[in-house]
Amino acid sequence: MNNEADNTIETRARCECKDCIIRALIFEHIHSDQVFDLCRNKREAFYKKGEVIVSEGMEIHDLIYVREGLVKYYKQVSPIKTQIISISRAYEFTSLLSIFSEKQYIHSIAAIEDTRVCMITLEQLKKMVLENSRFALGLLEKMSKAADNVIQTFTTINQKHLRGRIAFILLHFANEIYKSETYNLPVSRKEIAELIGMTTENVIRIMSEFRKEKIIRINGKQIEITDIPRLNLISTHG
Amino acid sequence: MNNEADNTIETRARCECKDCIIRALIFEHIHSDQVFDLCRNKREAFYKKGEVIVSEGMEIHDLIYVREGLVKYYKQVSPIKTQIISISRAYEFTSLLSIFSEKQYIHSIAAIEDTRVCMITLEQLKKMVLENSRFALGLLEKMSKAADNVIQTFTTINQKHLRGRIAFILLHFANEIYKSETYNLPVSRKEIAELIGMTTENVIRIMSEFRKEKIIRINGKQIEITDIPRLNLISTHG
DNA sequence: CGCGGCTTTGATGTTCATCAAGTAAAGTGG
DNA sequence: CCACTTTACTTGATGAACATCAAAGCCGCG
Repeated sequence: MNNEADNTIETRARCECKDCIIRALIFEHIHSDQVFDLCRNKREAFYKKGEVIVSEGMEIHDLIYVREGLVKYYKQVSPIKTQIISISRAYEFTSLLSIFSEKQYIHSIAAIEDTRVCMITLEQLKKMVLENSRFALGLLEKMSKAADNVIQTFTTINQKHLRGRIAFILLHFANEIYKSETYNLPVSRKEIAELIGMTTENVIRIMSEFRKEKIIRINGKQIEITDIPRLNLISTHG
Repeated sequence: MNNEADNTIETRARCECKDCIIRALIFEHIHSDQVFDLCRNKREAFYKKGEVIVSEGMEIHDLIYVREGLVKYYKQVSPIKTQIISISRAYEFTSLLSIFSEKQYIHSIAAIEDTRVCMITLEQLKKMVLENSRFALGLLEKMSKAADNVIQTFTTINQKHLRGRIAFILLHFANEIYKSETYNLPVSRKEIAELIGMTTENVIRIMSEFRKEKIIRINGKQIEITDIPRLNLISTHG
């Protein structure tokens, strides 16, 4: 980062990978020349809210990581039913989930907010793993964490009644995603239903109940949680 | 494996790790001297059916892999409710699940059949990762697969009604675990309930229904699936 | 401006958990 | 080895939780 040949420094100054916050997480153990390599080979892409990034069944060519925005991982479980596996934001590595074990995607990914992603090919990624075992260890940690999160969320939600699920997910958006008790829901009521395993009608019904009980305020997509303790209680108890 | 010094060969002949079938899976990319290392440092343990191997909250010191038997991963989700995350047999690496991301176990592991496990410390494992990046890549693949399996099973079961869940799990034991349509259930009715998210009473009720409909025969713990096509239909449809 | 998708509310029916109660099996201590 | 306790299994009846159906208002978009 200091005592390198000038031309290199200059080249790298133009490489945004060097300082990409993502690097600090997954790529913390990367060598300088690997960063350079990465920078030349990575591709960037932008997706508008609603656009599909990858579809179930497509061949996995790349590691796709979210630099900015919000995406959903989902699966068509029947002709009429979709299951959302996870909603994840930048710096989370849900995208690590099956890229090392499957040839084709077993779920789809779509942007639910405007999203910028970077992609590096699996060959490149594997090359980096083979060349740098500290990087490999970092990947193991990230993948472990990502899987734990998904499994943890599943088991938590499964235990709860519908009111508890809604409470949980509203708090999840407030605490984990937006860090604020006021936010614009990035997903439709239908998508919430697909995420926590219930019907759209009941999502709406229960959100209305919460509104009537003065726990939240609703204005279309905008949610304001006015009684956090109460909502916490409903989430943990039920 | 051939052109090594005699003493080494002799030493290794006494090392069962060398030929442990596990090695062929997770440890396929391991160097000979790493095997020797592994062999000296690994510990073996035996657990009788019902014994707890690790408890939620304990510090994670080791990678524990099942050499023989059957174990369940489970979580106490409330004072009165247990959720079984996964039932896994030898050569499956469910044990990889959170060892790289957590300090303490977030679920417990117990033997549901007599089980023999090997343990190597996390330090040793990490050392092996750092020394041998092909091994690291192997671990990434195994962990990815293990996580996929759990998540896949969860989403599959969640979609189904109770009859479908029972059908699914009975077929799962037949196809994946025992490779036979006749087998002794290693788990109680209660544990099946904890695995597929329903009450014990309904597990029994529906198994009785299947018996009356001549889809299975039941004799205590022994199950014989007599109408596989029918059971498949119930599993996939409902 | 009209069509399709999203949202909302109410009424109805199904699925499933809970409760109750009894039998069988399996472990426990004298 | 037998009385005793506990744990697993089983069936039926009831009610609660939830999905489904139906109908209508809303909004964005071609």
